[in-house]
Amino acid sequence: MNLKELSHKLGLSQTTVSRALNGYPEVSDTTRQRVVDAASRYNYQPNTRAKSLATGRSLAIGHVIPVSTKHEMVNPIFADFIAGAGEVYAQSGYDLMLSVVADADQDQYYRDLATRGTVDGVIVHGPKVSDSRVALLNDVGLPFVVHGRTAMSESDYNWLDVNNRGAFLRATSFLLDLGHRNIALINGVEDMDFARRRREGYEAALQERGLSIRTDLIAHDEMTETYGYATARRMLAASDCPSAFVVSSVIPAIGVRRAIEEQGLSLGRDVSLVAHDDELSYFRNDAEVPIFTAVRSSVREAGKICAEMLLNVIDDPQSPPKHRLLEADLMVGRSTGPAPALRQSLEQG
Amino acid sequence: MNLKELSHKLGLSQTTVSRALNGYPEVSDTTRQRVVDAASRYNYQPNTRAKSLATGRSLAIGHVIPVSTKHEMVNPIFADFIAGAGEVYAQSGYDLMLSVVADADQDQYYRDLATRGTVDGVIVHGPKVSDSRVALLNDVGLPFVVHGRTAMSESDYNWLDVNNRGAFLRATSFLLDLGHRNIALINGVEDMDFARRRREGYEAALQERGLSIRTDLIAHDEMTETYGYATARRMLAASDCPSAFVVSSVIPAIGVRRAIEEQGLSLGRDVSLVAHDDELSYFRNDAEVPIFTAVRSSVREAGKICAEMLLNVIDDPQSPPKHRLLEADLMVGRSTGPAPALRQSLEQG
DNA sequence: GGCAGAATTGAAAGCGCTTTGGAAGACTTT
DNA sequence: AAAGTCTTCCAAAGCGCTTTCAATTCTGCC
Repeated sequence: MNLKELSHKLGLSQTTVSRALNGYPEVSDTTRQRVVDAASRYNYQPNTRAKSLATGRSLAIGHVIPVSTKHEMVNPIFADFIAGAGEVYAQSGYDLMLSVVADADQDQYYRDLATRGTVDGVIVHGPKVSDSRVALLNDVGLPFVVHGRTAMSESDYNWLDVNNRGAFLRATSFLLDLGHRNIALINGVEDMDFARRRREGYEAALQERGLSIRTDLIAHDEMTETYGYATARRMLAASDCPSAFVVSSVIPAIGVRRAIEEQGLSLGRDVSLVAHDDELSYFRNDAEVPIFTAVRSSVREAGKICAEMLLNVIDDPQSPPKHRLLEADLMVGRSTGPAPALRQSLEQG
Repeated sequence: MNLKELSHKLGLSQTTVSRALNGYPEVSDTTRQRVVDAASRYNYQPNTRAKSLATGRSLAIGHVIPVSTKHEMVNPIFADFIAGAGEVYAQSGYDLMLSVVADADQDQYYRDLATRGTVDGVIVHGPKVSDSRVALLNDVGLPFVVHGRTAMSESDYNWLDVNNRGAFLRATSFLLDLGHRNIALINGVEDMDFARRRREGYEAALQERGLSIRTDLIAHDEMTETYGYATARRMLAASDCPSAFVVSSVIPAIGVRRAIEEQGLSLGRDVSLVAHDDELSYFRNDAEVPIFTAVRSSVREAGKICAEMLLNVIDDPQSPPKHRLLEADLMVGRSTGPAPALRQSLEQG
C-alpha cells in the first residue's frame, strides 16, 4: 500500500493524505480522521526512502564503532550504549545505522557517510587523545556528538563524557586513605582519550600525597579479562608488588580477581581493587554490597543523553556546541579494605 | 556534487554517467575512464536514498535485537555477532540498520520494517521455542535468516544454529565420565529455543546413564554474572549439592566461579564447570589451558555466515531455504576434574 | 445576495537516481 | 550506394513521497 493507492481509495489527493498524516494544519478534522483511520486499517506506512529523498533528511543516525585491528575486539560497552541511544531514536522515529569499521579506515568512512547522505548525524565512539574525526566532521558539516572528548579541543563540538580524571583521582585517593601505597593502574589502550584522563587522575592522587609514580605499576591495553589476569599476575609476582589495583573496567577486573585468588590471596583483604563500572547489563555490580568497589556511571544512560543531544543539534544546527560531563559515583563494595600493614596494626591495636 | 552536476561537467548525459559508474556494457572504454576519473576527482558518491528509491532496493540489512523488558538486558553476544556480520555487509556495500526493540513489540516492528521498505532483509535474533516472527516474515515476504531455530518448524526458512543439544550432551557426558553424578544446569531463559535444546542435551546425557533429572539442579534466567553467582550459591548451600555445573555462557560461569570460591572450594578440584563459550572478544577463554572447560563456537563467525546467507537469499529470493548447523568443540580447560569421591579413591589407590 | 477572507483541497514540480526506448553515427555487408 | 548491424549516447519516465502554488468551497458579515 502506497500513498497513491491510499489516496485513491479515499478519493482524495496525495497532497491531502500526506498532509493529514503528517499533522499539517490545513486539513479539516473530519478528513484527517478519515485518513488516519484508513491508514491504520490498510496498515499504510510511508516508504522511508521516498520520504527522505523528498525531505532531504534521512531520519537515520550513524554509529561508527571502531574495531581494533589488533584483536578484532569490539568494546562490550557498545551494546548497552546503543540500547540507550536506540530507545531515544525509536521514540523520535529515527533509525540507527551501525557500522563496524577498522581503526585505519575511520576517516574515509565518515567522509563517505557525509557525501552519500545516508545519515543526518553521527555519534563518534572511542575518541583518541588526538583524533582527526572531530575536525573532519566539522569540516564536512555533518552534525555529530562525541561520546568522550579529545585532548586537542573541547569547545567547538558537542560531547558527553564521564569525569574520568575526577573518578580515578577519587578511586586512587580512596585506596591511599586505606593505607595503600603501591597501587597499580590497569588501564585501557594508551592513545584513547579516556585512558589518558584516567591516568592523569591516578597520577594526580599519588602526587597530592607526594608519592612517586611507578611506571612498572601502570599497564595499558585492550580491556579484556585475559589482559587483567595476565597483568595482575605479573605484577603480583614481582618484588615490591602492589597491594591495590585501580582497573578501567569490570571486565579486566574479573581477570585481576582471578589472578589474586590464584595466588591464594583474598580480594578485599590482602589485595584491594577499585574498578570503573559502566553498569553493563549482564554484569551488574549492584548488590547491596557490590562485588567490586567502583566508580560507577551508566553507559546506557550516556547513550540516551548522547542521542538526545544529537537530535537537538540536527533540529537546530546553528546552536552552539553543548557539553555534558557526568560524574561517577564511588560505591564501596567488597573488593577494598585497609592495606595489609595498616590492617595488622589495626588488629593488634 | 550530484549526478546532474557531474554529467554537466563532463558534457555527458546523466544516463551515460550512471551507466559508466555502474559498470553497464554500453559505454565505451574511453568515456568510462573519463567518467570514473572525474567521479573520483570530485569525490562524487551517489546519494543512497535516491539510488534505493530508483532501484527499489535499500542496500540495508536490519538487525532487530530484542531487549528483555524485565531487566533491560542486552545480550552481550550481539556486539561480536554484529561485528562479524558487519564485515560482510561492508564488503558488499550494504548498510546495517540496528534496532533495539522490546520483546513485546517485536512482531509489529518486523511488520513495519517490511512495509516501510527500509531494509532488504533481516536477521532474526533470539528465537523463542515458539516464535511468531518466522511465520510473519514468510508471510510478508521479507528475506530473513534466523540466528538459531524455533521448535515449530525447521524446513521452511533459513537458519544458522549451533548444535546446542549435541554440545550440552557432550558437556554433560564429559562430566559424567569424570564421575560426577549431581550436575547442575545453569541455563538461559526458559522460552528461548537455544535454552530448550541445551536442556534436552543435558537431560539426554543423564538419561543415557539411567540417572534421574533433579529439577532443583536446573535453573533458567537471563545470563548475567549475578544470576550465575546467586544460583550456584543457593545450590551449593543445599544438602546433596552438585559437584559440577554446566553453564550456558561464560558470563554466568564467572558468577558460578565466584560462588564456588567464596565457599572456600576450588574450581576444577572440588567443583567442576563446563561452560558454553561464544568466543566473546573481551573474554577470550583461549589460553593454552583455557580457564573454563567449554563447548566453544564463535559467535562472530556465526554473524559472518548469517550475513552471507542473507545476502544470497536477497540475490536469489527463489532459492530453497538453507540451513547450517555448526558443531561446538569441547575444549578441556582448568575448570574440570574428577568428582571428589572418585578423586579420593584415585588418590588412595 | 454578494463579497472578502479563511478554510480546504488538488495539480504538478521536484528530490537524485536508474532504466526504457530510441536515435545518431560508425561500420559492415550486399 | 543502399541496407543492415553495432556501438554509443541521450531524453524522458518513473521510484514514492513532500511541498509550492493555485483553485475551490465555506464562512461570516454588510
